[in-house]
Amino acid sequence: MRLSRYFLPTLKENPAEAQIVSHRLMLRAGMVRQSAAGIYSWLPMGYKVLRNIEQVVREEMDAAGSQEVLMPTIQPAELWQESGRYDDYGKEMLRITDRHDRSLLYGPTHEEVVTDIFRNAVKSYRDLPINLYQIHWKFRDEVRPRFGVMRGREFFMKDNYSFDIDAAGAVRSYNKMFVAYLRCFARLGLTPIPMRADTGAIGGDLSHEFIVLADTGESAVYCDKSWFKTNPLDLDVDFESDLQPIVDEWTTLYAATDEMHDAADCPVAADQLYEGRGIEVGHIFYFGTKYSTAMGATVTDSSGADVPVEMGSHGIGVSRLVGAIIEASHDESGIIWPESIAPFKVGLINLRAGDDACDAACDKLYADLQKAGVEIIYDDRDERAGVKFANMDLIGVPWQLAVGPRGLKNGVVELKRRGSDGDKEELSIESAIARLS
RNA sequence: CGGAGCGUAGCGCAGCCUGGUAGCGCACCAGUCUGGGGGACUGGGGGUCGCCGGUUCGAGUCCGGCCGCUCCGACCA
Repeated sequence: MRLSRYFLPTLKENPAEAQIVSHRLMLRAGMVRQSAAGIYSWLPMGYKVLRNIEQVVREEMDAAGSQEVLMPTIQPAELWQESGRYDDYGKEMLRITDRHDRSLLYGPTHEEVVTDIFRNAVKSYRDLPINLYQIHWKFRDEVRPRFGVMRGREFFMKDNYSFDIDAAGAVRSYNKMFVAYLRCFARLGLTPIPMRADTGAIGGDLSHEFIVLADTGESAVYCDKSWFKTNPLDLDVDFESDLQPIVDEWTTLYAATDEMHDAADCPVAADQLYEGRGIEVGHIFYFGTKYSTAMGATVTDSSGADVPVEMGSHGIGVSRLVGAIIEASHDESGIIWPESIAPFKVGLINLRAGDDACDAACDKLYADLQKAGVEIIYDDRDERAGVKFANMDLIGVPWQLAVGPRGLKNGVVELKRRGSDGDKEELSIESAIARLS
């Protein structure tokens, strides 16, 4: 993509409405624009990142054996009346009336819809387990949206729902999600810390929140400092095997959110305890038969008896992750994207657009890297070098490739890793292509 | 939902107290010089001062109401 043709409305100054760094950078880097409180439009580069994150999540869900579906954003009120949540959910649920005066709602979550699908289609324990996921928009009419996309009203979310014949099966499904989440967040360049969560209003037995540490996180968290040395990608995972040992291992180290932490009863020594703030990026939940009982989602078990199905639901805040990743990975100049989700891998900077040698070298680099399948943004604008570097730093492209008359005289271009404190490597055009392909 | 603050050009802000033809910086357009970390000069364009009403000869400025946004608290993926 040529920057001269790319819709990337960057800002030099911080918009007054943005208080935290991820929000400021997302606005300044031209990723999003606010449409109303907590409701955002995603511009080309922001949308690219959102889709890249979505794809990582999708791959990990598929790997864990979940199947992708797409449910409606608008749901009939009747399903929620059946489950009993229509009255319980309160004002956070956006309620709508259609032209026939029927009550609808914009889904804040999808337990009712998926349970309805399940009960109409599945009758036998032999069809279990089933695990369905979707990635799309939800709406919760938060009283106070804030922190940009991290606490929006409309948000993009992966949610999935597991159905099992008994509690043992449900725990197996739960464990699969637990491990898939660890892998997923690690692939996004984050260090996820699963924390035992309060099961709250939904009730239930087993629940973990996946927290990413960040100074601007909205909840206080406490954990063993040894968490910083963990890396889930070192795990060799077979989702068909017994995952309990992995889950046990990853729940041994102490980690607790504010409401679960008791300073007087904390097993970690003071100097080994990290106290900080965190962002919740995922939540897994086993809640048993709450919805299946209320909504009559039963299957016939091997003895011929009809039993309510055991369910769990699990969420990842995909749009929130965009903000969370920026919170975890930026410097004073801008965003530093992990390569796994970067909108572009390479930012090509023509330091003297209009100079024949520079143009020719850039054209070659641009064409060859594109041919090699490398996502590249080429700053071909007639701007000063400083403007281009500042812009490239701001949008966070992992590799900056600078081409100028000075270097070309010696047959070299300069390669810099974003976030590496300005260490530039000089290399020939050919080796640059080889390095980045 | 309680408390507070703010709405003036695309962005950041001044002007309001003390009413009298709407300003600054950045961005944008044209041109000249420049050219390796947000460059300089010259000349331009862009505003129903959030909305409605009131006071006044006259309202961005004073008064009332409404809307929107932000912050703190309570609540949440």
